Amino acid sequence: MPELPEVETIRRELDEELPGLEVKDVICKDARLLKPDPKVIENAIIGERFLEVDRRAKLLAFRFTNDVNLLCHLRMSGRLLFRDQDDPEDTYVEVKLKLSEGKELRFANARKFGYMQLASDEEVQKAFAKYGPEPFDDLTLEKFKEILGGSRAMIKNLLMDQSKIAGVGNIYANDALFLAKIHPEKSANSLSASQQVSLFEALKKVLWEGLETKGASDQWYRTAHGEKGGYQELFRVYGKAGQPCPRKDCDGRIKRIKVGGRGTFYCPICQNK
DNA sequence: GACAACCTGACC
DNA sequence: GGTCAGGTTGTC
Repeated sequence: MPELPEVETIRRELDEELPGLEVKDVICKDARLLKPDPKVIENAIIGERFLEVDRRAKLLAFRFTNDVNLLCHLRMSGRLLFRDQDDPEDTYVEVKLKLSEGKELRFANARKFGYMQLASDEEVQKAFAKYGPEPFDDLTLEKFKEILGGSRAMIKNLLMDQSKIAGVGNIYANDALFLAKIHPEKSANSLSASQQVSLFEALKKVLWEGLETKGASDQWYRTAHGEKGGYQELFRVYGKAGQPCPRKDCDGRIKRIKVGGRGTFYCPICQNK
């Protein structure tokens, strides 16, 4: 589900709420979501207090004291909900961390692809180090050009390669390529200098809009307070197969193809190879 | 690069 | 019954 704007929205909200709260209990319905296993996690985090919530790419890290951390990846359908213990139950909750002050952190996961994993400080650093530059932090135009120039991969696949650029997923990749008028199957190193600049700006623009609107709630995604984001209202081409190209001066219709096994949407007229 | 796998739900 | 789904990882 969630890409950089969604995960960062959740991180910000949880980082407002969790620090200082203590883990009182761990309730787990499906042991597969807790790695290495629920017992080990219980032993490690019960009695610990949250220090802060970190993020790198789409991976969240809950930091505690004593070299204890909980990595959390939402994958396609994960939700992290900060709730009061008296709030109504949420659907698909597989793991619940009961916290002090009557609070709860609920990990819902319809498809059960997501996970929480115990990690030392060093393991967190290691996990974080696998990722490419963060678009809002250290991804400069110069660096972006270098990444594109060094790869013959199809540009859409490259944008979504977490080891090259952190946090970009299917929605924002599609929309950024549309804004930059670049065909998703064009090989990365064949972009002209001006296309590189357009794509760099388009990528920052869509990710920024995603953040501003607290993410895209196409289906599963909710903020940590259980609310929908707003970026789905701004989708340019994502999910819009058959609809007219949003550019007023273009007669194209949005086409859906598969690129790297993922649904890919583009305008065959204004996005050239 | 293509494809399958992980697992379940939503939609046609 | 079939197809699709915001992601990642491993195999050919």
